[in-house]
Amino acid sequence: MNSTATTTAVVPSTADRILDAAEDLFAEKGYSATSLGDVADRVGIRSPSLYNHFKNKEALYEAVLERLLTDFSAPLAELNGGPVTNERVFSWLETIVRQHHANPNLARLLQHAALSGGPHTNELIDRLFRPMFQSDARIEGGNISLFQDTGLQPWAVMAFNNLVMSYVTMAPMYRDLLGQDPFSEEALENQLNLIKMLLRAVFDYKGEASSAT
Amino acid sequence: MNSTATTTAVVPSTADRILDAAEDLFAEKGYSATSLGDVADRVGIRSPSLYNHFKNKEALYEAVLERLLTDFSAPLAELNGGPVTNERVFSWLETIVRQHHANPNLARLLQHAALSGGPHTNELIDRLFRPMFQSDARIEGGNISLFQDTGLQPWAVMAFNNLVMSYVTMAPMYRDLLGQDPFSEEALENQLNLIKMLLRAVFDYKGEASSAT
DNA sequence: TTAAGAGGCGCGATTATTCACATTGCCCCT
DNA sequence: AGGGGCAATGTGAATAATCGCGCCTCTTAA
Repeated sequence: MNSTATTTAVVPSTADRILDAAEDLFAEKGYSATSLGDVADRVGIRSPSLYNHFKNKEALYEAVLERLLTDFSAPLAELNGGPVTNERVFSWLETIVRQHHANPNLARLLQHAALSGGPHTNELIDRLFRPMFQSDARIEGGNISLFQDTGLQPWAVMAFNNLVMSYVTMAPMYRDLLGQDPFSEEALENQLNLIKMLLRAVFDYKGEASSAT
Repeated sequence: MNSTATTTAVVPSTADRILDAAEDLFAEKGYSATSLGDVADRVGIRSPSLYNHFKNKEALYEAVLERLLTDFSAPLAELNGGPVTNERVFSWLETIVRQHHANPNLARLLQHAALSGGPHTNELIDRLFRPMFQSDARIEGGNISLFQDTGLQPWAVMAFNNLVMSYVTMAPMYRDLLGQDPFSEEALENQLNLIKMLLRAVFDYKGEASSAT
């Protein structure tokens, strides 16, 4: 995915290796609990050398965010526009699941930001979620009878999104609880099936929409 | 909830006030990003005074966890045992939602633990989740046709649990995105309705269980 | 030769933790 | 009643570790 432009090489530049290490550490421990010493250790250099590539800790964090956001925005952008059919919702969800499965770090970073605030949290919200709730990109079509008249559509959208993200942020617990690597191919298929079944149940639901306290 | 045993008093002991402050801070920032100075400031004492009540930072964290776990275990324990009916699953979910709504700190603490590890994570898993998957307390009855033969039941249980917890851990984002206090009474009813609808859709689903890639 | 990049050194701030000390309220002995 | 002792609980000062960060030097490759 990230490669420098040298003739044949796929050897990543030092800046990219710093970004990789910082991304993992920020995602795991959060912004303030991550020390530049940790980052430098993982890259194999001393921490002052980091300043040859990034102005300071916050700039490094910004660069990590920027790379993640652009990586994640691209595949979703091409799903926007056009009519919102059930199939589009399915493929939108599948894309999101596969993206977070391929790189769990954005979900983790976002979870840290939601819990602790930290710098640039608002930007994260704006670029990841705000588009979901704007006119030409609403996912909730007019055909989900279950949530038709309840005012719950946006909450339902966030719920499905959370389903995907919490799978990633809770992955270590799944590993222990269910005795399976949550990032294996098999587990990915499991999660896809589960979410599609839930979505199908929502789409196909024909019952009433009240009672049962 | 926590009161000292003096005749009329409800004035909390210093230890309890330390626990309250530490719970909030650990839940917000995580274990390592929380400084004892922060805790002491919030209580209104100096940080060395904390050592009169708790052996060290980790013991304070343990005490916070212990209080949260006992508070949360009680209402759920009485739901265990007996046949697993649909209604029991509904009331189990409602109990969990209301508990996390009343005190969001356990969910936040758990999320930090899942992301960063930290001390006592395994104990958290064992006491909160392991009971869900043991013989006499399985929530997944024999009557959920949607997940009958897919081996997805435990994943589905965790998914619903995540739905509840991620609502709490993502609350700040909800506030910004949907322009509503996620912990208001109205929002609580919203979330209860949403989750019950999803659960009803799962219970009532009669369609096939494959296709639609 | 030159400039980018890595390392050594160190400053100032923050952290968890310890310690010596002051203050308070309570029990017991006279 | 009075006072000595004592445990509980607060404080400021001190310590060792760690952190972000700037400065300056040395290496290396074009």
